[in-house]
Amino acid sequence: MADHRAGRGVKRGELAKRTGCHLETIRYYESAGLMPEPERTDAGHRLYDPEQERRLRFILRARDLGFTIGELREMLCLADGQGGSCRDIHAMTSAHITGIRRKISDLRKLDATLSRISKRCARGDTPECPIIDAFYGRVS
Amino acid sequence: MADHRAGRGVKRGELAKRTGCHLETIRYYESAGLMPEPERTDAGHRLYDPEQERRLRFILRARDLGFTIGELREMLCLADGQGGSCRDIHAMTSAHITGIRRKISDLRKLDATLSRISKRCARGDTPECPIIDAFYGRVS
DNA sequence: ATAGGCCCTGTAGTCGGTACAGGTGCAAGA
DNA sequence: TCTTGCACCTGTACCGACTACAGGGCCTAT
Repeated sequence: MADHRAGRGVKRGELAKRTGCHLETIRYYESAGLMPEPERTDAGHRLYDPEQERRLRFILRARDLGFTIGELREMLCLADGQGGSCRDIHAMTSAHITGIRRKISDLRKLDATLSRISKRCARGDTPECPIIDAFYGRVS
Repeated sequence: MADHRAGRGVKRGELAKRTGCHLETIRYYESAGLMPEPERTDAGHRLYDPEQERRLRFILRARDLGFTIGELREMLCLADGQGGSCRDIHAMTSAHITGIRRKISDLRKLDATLSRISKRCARGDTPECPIIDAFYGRVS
């Protein structure tokens, strides 16, 4: 083992494998300011310590929960203790939940409309179709 | 009126105003192959006839209903009578409805998870926050 | 010696638009 | 007649959240 720092962390590929994150996404999160610039081996390879692995898992979990990169940046800033309080985090989360509920409501309306339109369709062999007509506004 | 073709249609700005579509979006739909290349005035300005206006409304309605540009291209191809049947349209719409329902289901799970996590939060003044802890995986 | 594998960098492509720079033509007001 | 302003033209860059790939470097094993 040529590099004396190699014992101190894992490289990008290993981190990706451990977290299930795409290899390139880690580099993207670094450029996006979510992940810190990690230490490097003599060959210039990134070395991640357990704290950085936890941070990546945090990011992945929050992304899974639908937070945007911008929200994450803000949240990580608060989590890092840069002047934020538990109250602030709660406010962000509440706003996010509100957004999710609005999306659900929109999609339900979509579902209802499309289902209604689709039900009129006879699934015939002709090109004439009541769904198309509905999109053209020729029927309600 | 210098242009003898001007009576035959409306220009891009007018079409945008009529349909509520963003001016540039019309050009984008043309480049995306959804809208046909319209006639031009002598000055090179696009001129849309009523049929093209109907087509744009079709596109906007379908986009509103969550269809992607790719799906729309396919649907318009069928609507134009290029070998598709009513049955095909119905199949596409059904697939789309299925997708919407899956999205709704995903978002409901998100809502439940976030609401559960958020409820634990005391909204305190300290940086310590159970929401952050949950994201870090330190609690369920 | 060389082949393979991992890593590095920078850049381009995806989707569905939006925005803007720089240019043209046309009509109305001073 | 000049000029001001508007609508339109083209091409290109930007957004978010990645993903993919070209063209290298370095290390290990055979």
